[in-house]
Amino acid sequence: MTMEFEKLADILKALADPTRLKILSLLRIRDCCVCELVPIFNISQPAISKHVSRLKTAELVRETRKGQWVFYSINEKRLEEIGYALSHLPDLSEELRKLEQQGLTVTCE
Amino acid sequence: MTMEFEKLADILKALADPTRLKILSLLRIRDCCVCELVPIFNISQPAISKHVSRLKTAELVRETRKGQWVFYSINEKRLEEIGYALSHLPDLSEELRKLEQQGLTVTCE
DNA sequence: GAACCATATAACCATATTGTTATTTATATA
DNA sequence: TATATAAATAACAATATGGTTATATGGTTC
Repeated sequence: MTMEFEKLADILKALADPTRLKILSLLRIRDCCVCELVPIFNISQPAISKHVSRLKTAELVRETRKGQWVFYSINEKRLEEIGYALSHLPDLSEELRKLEQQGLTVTCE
Repeated sequence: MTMEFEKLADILKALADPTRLKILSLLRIRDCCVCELVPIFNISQPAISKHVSRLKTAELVRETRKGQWVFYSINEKRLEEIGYALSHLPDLSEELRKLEQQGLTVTCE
């Protein structure tokens, strides 16, 4: 199954930040709560909170409340989906065929 | 080999746009020049030019001038690298160990 | 050389992103 | 109930992104 460009771009945007990539790396080792992540980074608690929220919206992580803490876990399946989607982008042969029919293709040599 | 978070994030940012993903899909079928890409999208020639330039900076495409045209081709290797990097993010066990030593880990239940 | 076509760059604008501090909400505990 | 801690949200600022139109650059052809 191919993934729509807009949807794939949205998930890639969620991934495309060094802080969020580092958070995912940490979650790959074990689930963490926000207060554990904060001292690892040089940014504020609300900044971390917004980053994990962004990851959650993209379904790259899941949250579980445990008492006063909210633990985040990685969604490995979602990450695999991205790798798959990148190697199976939608087939646009039709677009190029239309271009040819309109005489807009460039042939040289 | 793992990829630095900043570098990986930069390449993912180059990928994280529906127009650029669609351009990559088209290039997967065959090399295209800018003037072929323009009529496929609803945006101006300079906009397309900037998108391919962004992809080139991230080494996701390569350019070859042929007469007055500049043909762009996909760099499949780079795309494979991204998939690999996502499944082999840097190991941050050390960071979590430091956290433990500082008594900042949260244990509940 | 002049005119033409393809592409890149410049200057600009609207919106998105990523951080901040202050405050609110949720839960645990004295 | 009052207080403390964890996390989320609000309001804001600086910068990045993605588009525009106008112009410059590179190459071809008359």
